[in-house]
Amino acid sequence: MLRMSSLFLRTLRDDPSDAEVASHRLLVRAGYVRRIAAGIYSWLPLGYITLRNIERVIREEMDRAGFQEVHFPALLPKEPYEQTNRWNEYGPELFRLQDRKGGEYLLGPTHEEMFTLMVKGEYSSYKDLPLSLYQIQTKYRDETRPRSGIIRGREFVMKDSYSFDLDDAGLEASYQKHREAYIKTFARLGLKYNIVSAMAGAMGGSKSEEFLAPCDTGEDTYVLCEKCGYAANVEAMVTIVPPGNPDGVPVLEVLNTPNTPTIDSLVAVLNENYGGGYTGADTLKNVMLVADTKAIAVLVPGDREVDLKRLQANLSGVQELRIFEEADFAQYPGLIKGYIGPQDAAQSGIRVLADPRIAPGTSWVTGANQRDRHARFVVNGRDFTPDEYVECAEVRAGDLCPTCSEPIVMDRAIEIAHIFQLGRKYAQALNLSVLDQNGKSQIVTMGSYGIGVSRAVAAIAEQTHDAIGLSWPVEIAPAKVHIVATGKEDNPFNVAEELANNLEKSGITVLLDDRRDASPGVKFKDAELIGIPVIVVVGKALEFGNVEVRVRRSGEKSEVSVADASTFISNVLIANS
RNA sequence: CGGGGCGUAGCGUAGUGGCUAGCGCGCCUGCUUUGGGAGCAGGAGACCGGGAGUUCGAAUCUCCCCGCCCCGACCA
Repeated sequence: MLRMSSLFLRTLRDDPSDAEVASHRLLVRAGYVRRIAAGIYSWLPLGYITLRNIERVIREEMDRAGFQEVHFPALLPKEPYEQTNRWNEYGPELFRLQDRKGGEYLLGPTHEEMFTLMVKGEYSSYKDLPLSLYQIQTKYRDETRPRSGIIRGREFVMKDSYSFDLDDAGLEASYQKHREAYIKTFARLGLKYNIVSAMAGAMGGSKSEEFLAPCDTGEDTYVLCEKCGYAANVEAMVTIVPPGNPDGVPVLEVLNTPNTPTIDSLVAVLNENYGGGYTGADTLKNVMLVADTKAIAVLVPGDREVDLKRLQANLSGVQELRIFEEADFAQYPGLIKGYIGPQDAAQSGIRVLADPRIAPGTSWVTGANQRDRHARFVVNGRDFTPDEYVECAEVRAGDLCPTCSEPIVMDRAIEIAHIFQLGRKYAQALNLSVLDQNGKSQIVTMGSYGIGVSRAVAAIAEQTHDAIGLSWPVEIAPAKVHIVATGKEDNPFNVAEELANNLEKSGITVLLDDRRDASPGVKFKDAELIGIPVIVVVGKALEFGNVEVRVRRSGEKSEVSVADASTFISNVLIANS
């Protein structure tokens, strides 16, 4: 039993000045966490209990699925990470340090190497597979900008699992098993989420999905089709390719379009001088970028911007992308800013990437590569040919769903889990192989499955808080019942004490506010701020032999007799789980 | 790393060259109070982020450094 009289807790009346998002603000005010440095937090008793409750739920579901828990150090030697080249690839985000002898170490940002080597050390036969191992460990990433309190820290707790299989079918099965275990886990954690298709990203691998918990303060934007349920990270959103019909399109015509360096100014001139009905969507924007020192041209419809994140996510092997600057234009005198078209790209040797909307056979108005000139009836496949199609135009609410063609909506969310099929990248690099039925050596294929554990505390706080405080789901609340004793007589305190004991005996955890010196107002405010799901007030109603039972989330209040209180409360808890 | 904001007691803050750095919350003592962040009285707590400088005099002005927050870039 937790007692307010002795609990290591000081709630704050004012919002801390360095906290912006609700989860951060409330977790600090309610005395769950304290900031130590940017993106680094300490957990106080209430917060630590909550964090461990989340760990417990995750652990139970992982174990139930047959995965086995192991534990690795956070402090790791660099050698395995050199073998996979991540000592270099991970860049400045990796916390690196030296021991007294000058040996180089890192604080693990993720543990693929360790898991792979652990399995390699023990197993060497296909008969040992499939295998899934997991750990719950503190991870370290020197984020360029930690933000939003607990949501993006430099030190955080993560559950990561890895599956090991002989072949693709096995990997798919392990992947589905994890996916199902995650669905059960998040249901128990009381999180609302969407499973969206995602990019495998720099980790390599193929299939990848994210579990995104919708909330305004989330960092990820995703699209959702309310009709068919299609959901995708904006980076992974697939565009419907429009039909192209080049038949009957007149030959390319160069137009005189003075002072039209922008799409808006171009559309105005087109409508004035060259027939009406033109919109930005009829024009083709030729955006010049530099991809790792090489100039590239990117084609998108004139009414859309290039989404650099999407482009980068869909371009393999490009580390750095930036837009053209004056100095870059100076190196390509053939490129006239505001009047660029893809027609001459082949001879200039610049690689041309096109958004799928710029489909073969479609006809566009675009730059004529001469100052104050544009060209119309520019047909893809006839007048220019992109080197490659890549998803790169910005995604908008109302764009059409790739599976059912209904308009999609967009929302923000916190990424609470990411699962993907890693494939053989790490097994290959570290030579994890087993003998198959024919005695032949086979590289193992792996899956990787992470849950942000400390982040889940914040995500749940974000989704469940209200104007007056936190409001935890029953399963993870630091206690299930918060009993407030009021008044100056001994009686309410004795009754509260007895009720608390009864509940604890039946396995219901209690936070008892047994402070004799705090006013009722203070106790109520604290209870609401702390956010335990059921608040029981032992005070005035005792006159009639009753206590008051309040449901934190709904605000619903009932009076029940002291004798019936335990039973009533456990029913309320069940009803609210 | 670019842009913006900020650093004064545990928390929130006032104080733009001049007495002993002010207030609220919290904390301690006493009395009163006990159903919505109580009242009165007394008290403790601040190398004003750090360093250097300007000045008779610096929380306040100048320079450098450090740290924190927000937007962007970045981010299994």
